[in-house]
Amino acid sequence: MDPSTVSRVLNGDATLVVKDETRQRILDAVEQMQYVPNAMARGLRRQRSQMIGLLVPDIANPFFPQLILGAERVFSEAGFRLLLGNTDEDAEKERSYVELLRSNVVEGLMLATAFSQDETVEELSRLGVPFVLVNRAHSGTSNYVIVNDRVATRGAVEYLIGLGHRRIAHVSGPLYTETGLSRLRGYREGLLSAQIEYRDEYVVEGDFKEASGARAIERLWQLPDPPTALMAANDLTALGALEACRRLGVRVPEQLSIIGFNDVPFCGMVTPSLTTVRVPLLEMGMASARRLLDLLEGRATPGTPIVLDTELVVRNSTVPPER
Amino acid sequence: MDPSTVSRVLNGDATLVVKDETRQRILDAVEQMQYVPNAMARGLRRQRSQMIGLLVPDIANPFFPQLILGAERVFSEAGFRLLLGNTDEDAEKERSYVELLRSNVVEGLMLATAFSQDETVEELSRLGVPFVLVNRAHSGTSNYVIVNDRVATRGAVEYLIGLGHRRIAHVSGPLYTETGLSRLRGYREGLLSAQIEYRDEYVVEGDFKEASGARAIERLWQLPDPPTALMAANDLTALGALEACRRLGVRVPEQLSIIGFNDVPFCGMVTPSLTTVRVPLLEMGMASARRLLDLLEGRATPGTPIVLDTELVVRNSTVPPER
DNA sequence: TTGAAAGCGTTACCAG
DNA sequence: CTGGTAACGCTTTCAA
Repeated sequence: MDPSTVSRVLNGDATLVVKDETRQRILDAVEQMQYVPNAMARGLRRQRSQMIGLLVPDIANPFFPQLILGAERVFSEAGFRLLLGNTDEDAEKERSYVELLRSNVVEGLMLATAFSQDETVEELSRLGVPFVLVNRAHSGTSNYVIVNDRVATRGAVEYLIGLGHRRIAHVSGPLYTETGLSRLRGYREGLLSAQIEYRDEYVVEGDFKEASGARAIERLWQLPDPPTALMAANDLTALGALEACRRLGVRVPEQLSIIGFNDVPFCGMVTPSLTTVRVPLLEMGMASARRLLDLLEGRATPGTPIVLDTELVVRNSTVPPER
Repeated sequence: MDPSTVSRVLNGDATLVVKDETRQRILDAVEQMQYVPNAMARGLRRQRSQMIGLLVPDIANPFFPQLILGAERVFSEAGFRLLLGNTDEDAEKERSYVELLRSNVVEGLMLATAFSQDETVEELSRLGVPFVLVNRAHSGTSNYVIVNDRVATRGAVEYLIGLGHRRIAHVSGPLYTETGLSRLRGYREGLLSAQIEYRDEYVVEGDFKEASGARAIERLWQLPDPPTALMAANDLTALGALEACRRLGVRVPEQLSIIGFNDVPFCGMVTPSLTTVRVPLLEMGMASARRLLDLLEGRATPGTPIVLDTELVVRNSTVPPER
């Protein structure tokens, strides 16, 4: 009944070198006194915390819950706990969460913060610690999970063109993010593929938030020849645009077709329901978690980023142009 | 430069008994070698993990992100980290998260799981550990944060009556939850206050999910004299009802007024936008977190539950009955 | 004002 | 097969 023996029993030592009777006696005692090992002591000894940190810029953004759900599922399956950090896109908070890694609170980090400084990524790389980027490409690592934003956006724009649209506008994401840039590129490629001239005044830089969609509509609708379709950088932006249209009396989709990106849960619920590019959020969370686990367990990884497939979900916000 | 001295400096020992020069020397060294204390060792020594666990049944449910946001805000402010657990309403998972407390991974638990077994609450009480219930009353503790479901529901029903409705139906929550029961009581009280007879066939037991709203509509619309208004137990249920109405060709609000509960983010975005009872989700998360911190820090608590105010948000899903 | 030493609760190694 | 013991990295008490 020495502590070391108890430890052996409780950890199901691979080389089952414990006599059955002793084992049973210990198990009984454990049961009887409701003994649960102290995780900090165990962690200290083993140098493992069995926790991973997941950083998101804003949990309330409908993009993230699904992602978190997927990650949690994979991690809890693997015996890891999830420490959730909301960074509010604040560099300071982000730093404080990176400290978690240095202080051994977590064994790895999952960053779903598109706005986070390159600095953070570089520090993580320098430290040589396990981390994975979600929905964000970065040249400093191959551990990220994304969709092909460029191709998906291009496909969506081509769909609009197929409907007969020629005057297609774009509210972009922030152009200092890979995601924002890639989607802008896809938009341009889409136009190009149909020999449609790129017009500067049809592109409004946004920030993935609702307000920027509204702002874009206000701007675009003052143009002498406003667009007949809008490719938004994401659903939130598309939603903001939709609301602005309602406010300004612009009929959607008759006067303006709108496409979003991500297919967050509300897309099917607004009126008109939103045509959008579906991003497999749950899968993205799971794939990221798996990659991180591979890193953690020292398993060989493909050494290449994971690129998930998207799908254009056609709903009611897109129709052929009126004229 | 003994570890103990370093510890003193780093912990800003209240009785600042460290010579300035030594302090500076240590600070410099810490800076230079990027030293970060090991949290598990510290935790083991101090018997504190500075972490709290937050259990939710389903992060993807729009009710929770705001709640989590509020909690995270308060906790991180107080130097606590948030461990997030998704229980999937699975008793087994719930148990496993309770173990976190026994193994000293977390210092306290915040339970936002309406479906969780009483058993869990009782065990927690028995263990005498700090925990708080969110959006759920329980006789075994005074540490919970709720809204007055009964009164709020009653108010919403009275609003419908004020519009002229007499045939008012209710899709309830699960009747084995306090929340579900209280709202049903509120519904009955509302009818009573206007001398409207309670009709069994107007009440459909649901489970707070979309499908139960749809089921209710299907059932109610077969009645010889269908209701002119529906008080749903929550927004998700109301949404399910709304969709079923669309499917069955029931015009909302003309033929059927609908009221939800919670005011989750999508309420203003559906068509027609949903009249609902606003629950201050962010505040609920923050209040729960604060109460848990009080418990943790051994501060005196009021010893009474916290009841937050609701507000009826009138939108476009409610109008006077057609006839 | 600082150093030395004990101990937090485990696990892992070495004896027996 | 099992018991003793050291060590994980820190904080805290006691002594100097």
